[in-house]
Amino acid sequence: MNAIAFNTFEARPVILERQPAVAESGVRMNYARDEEIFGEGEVGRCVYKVVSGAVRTYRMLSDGRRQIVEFHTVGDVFGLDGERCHALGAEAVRETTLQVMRRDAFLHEQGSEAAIQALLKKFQRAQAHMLLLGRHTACERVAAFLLDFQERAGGADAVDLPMSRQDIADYLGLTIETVSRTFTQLQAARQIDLVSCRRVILRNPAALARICE
Amino acid sequence: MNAIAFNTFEARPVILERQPAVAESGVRMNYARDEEIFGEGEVGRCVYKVVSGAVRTYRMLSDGRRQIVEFHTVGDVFGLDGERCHALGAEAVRETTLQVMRRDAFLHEQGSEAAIQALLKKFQRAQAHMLLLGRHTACERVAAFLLDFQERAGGADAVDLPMSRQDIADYLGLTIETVSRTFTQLQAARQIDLVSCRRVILRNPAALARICE
DNA sequence: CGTCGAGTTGATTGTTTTCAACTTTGGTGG
DNA sequence: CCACCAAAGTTGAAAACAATCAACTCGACG
Repeated sequence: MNAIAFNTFEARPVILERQPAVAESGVRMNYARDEEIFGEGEVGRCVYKVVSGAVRTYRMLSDGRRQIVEFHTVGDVFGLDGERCHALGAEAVRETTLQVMRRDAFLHEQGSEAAIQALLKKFQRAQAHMLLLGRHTACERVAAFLLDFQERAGGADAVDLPMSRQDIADYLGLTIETVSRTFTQLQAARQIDLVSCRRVILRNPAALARICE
Repeated sequence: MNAIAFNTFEARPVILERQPAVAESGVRMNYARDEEIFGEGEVGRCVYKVVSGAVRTYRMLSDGRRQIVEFHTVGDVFGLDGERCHALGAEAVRETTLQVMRRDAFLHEQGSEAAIQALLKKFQRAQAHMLLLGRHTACERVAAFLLDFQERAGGADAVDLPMSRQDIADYLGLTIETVSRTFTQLQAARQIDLVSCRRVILRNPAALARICE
């Protein structure tokens, strides 16, 4: 319902202004792989909820390094970074459907309680990611990453990663080569199986959890 | 006003329960250097605002590594981590006075707007710290750290650091030796002056900013 | 079947950690 | 006031880890 295809960013706010500011409603929008949802520094009045697919929020550094701040999967809310402008950029990791709400509608009309809970959750996730980046080895980071996505996928041992090695590297603060090598190591240690480069089977989640401590 | 000395943690909730849940009010409490404000996993119903001094929030890993998540200086609010329990521990970096409020009073009665703004700010700080830890050299981290504390101190070139080298190391995800070496390097490069190990003069803040990009 | 992009593997380099010794600082008591 | 002591900080040398540069493989797609 309300699935609106669009191409240019400029069209979006106009469409949204016409929408009723009802609690759980909002427009649904579809994004292609690598399509920009909003840019860094862009003025944003919207909050997004992932209906299907996956989204990365990131920050570019002047020398070209990219830090992926968070991956958002089904059910996650994003777009609350920055007060009037988005501090982060957001792109679809693959084909993605989002539910878009006006930001003030989300923060106030929907009840501040929900907004506070959403913010607390995001804050805690940011802290968890910070702890991961702090002083952990490549192996610990990759293991934690895999367990995170296993949990998001409902706990099954087969995990489908929607993102590329480069995305993973930029999320974990490593290089693509180090991520690749670590996957290979974990496979050699019989803790994972790489069915394909996007599909991982966790053969020994307990051992992975032990790596993360 | 309301300055209550205390020694045991057990006494605190009792005292607080008797306090009126008024907006900007709250009990003031004093803490000695290294004194625990709340522990990791502890049930907490309070939110804290720094009146004077400095606080570190941290998380211990099973192998003894410690990640300092944030330093809180005058005016900062902390204690919102975790929903019922504190996800982080908090300790006074030095002699510190805090204003303590009941958490629900802060989140609701004071107006959800203030709580949302506080949470957004904390969220954004957490993200900034994450970016710093992601893929930055020791030099970039230390430079960013110094500029952060210069800004907190009001922008003067002389910065007094309330915390030890170990605190800085655990905040930046480095070892104490690397932090020390980096300070020495920056001094050799004439970008800082180490008057004493806790007192730094930024001789060339612009150069430091350039290091951070 | 060939091409292009993504991913893997190898060799080397560079940075940070580790381990160890040394120096400075701050507090205490003679 | 000085000497002593413990804690904090600095410096050095060696080792470990991840980054870089480069070659190679794999897989999707025309």
